[in-house]
Amino acid sequence: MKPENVLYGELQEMAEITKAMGHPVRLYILKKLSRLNACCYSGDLVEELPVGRSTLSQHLKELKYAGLIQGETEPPYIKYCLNRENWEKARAMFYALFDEDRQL
Amino acid sequence: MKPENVLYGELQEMAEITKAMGHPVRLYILKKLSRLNACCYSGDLVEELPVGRSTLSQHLKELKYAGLIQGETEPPYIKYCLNRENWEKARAMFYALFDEDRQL
DNA sequence: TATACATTTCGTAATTTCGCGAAATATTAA
DNA sequence: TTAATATTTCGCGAAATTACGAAATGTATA
Repeated sequence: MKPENVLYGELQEMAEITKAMGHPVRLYILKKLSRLNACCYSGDLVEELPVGRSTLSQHLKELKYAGLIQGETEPPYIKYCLNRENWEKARAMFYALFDEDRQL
Repeated sequence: MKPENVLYGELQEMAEITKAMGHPVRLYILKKLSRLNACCYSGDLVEELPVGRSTLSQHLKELKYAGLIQGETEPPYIKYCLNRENWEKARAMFYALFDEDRQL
């Protein structure tokens, strides 16, 4: 594989997901949502975390963009849950990385 | 726990590690080094990756700073390997996150 | 000692991230 | 329709990230 192409594909995809996870606020949200059948509302989070509403909204947006969570309208709230399908994909990528030394 | 303190401790630590992993070049390096007994030299990497020497050096520095790799002088080279102890710690953190929904 | 080689540090520029408050949007209730 | 509530988007500044080439560092060899 030529050097120019080494960083595309799965590696690029994993980097985007990892980057989206690389902030304490976003990890907090993911940790909370990863519990079985968990979900949350922006309003809950803003009371648990030391950030303003607009900042929190940005973090949620990033997690959504990375495909790790999804929001479902439940007026007057928006209910956030994990995107389980992508979460499993992410899990598989991390497991593969961390188990690299066991795949011989 | 007060909102101000929620993001400290383990969450903060995991965010730093995750951030260090969130770049395709650094993931490439980690993936390579995570194979059993693997190690590499900056010179090898610079030929496999589409980045300059100084850029690569910065990425190695970040991985070192995050504790994920370590460099050992082996003149005239520097041999890089995983820091296995911290790598296991990182593995444990990711496994805990991804298995949150199975810990009931 | 002088030279060669591998790697890092420095200085710089372009871009992205992070956080905030104000304003906008969307939906329900009066 | 108007007011109230939940959330997002906008606009901004400060700080961090990414990348590069040039210069510096450190070590072995001639």
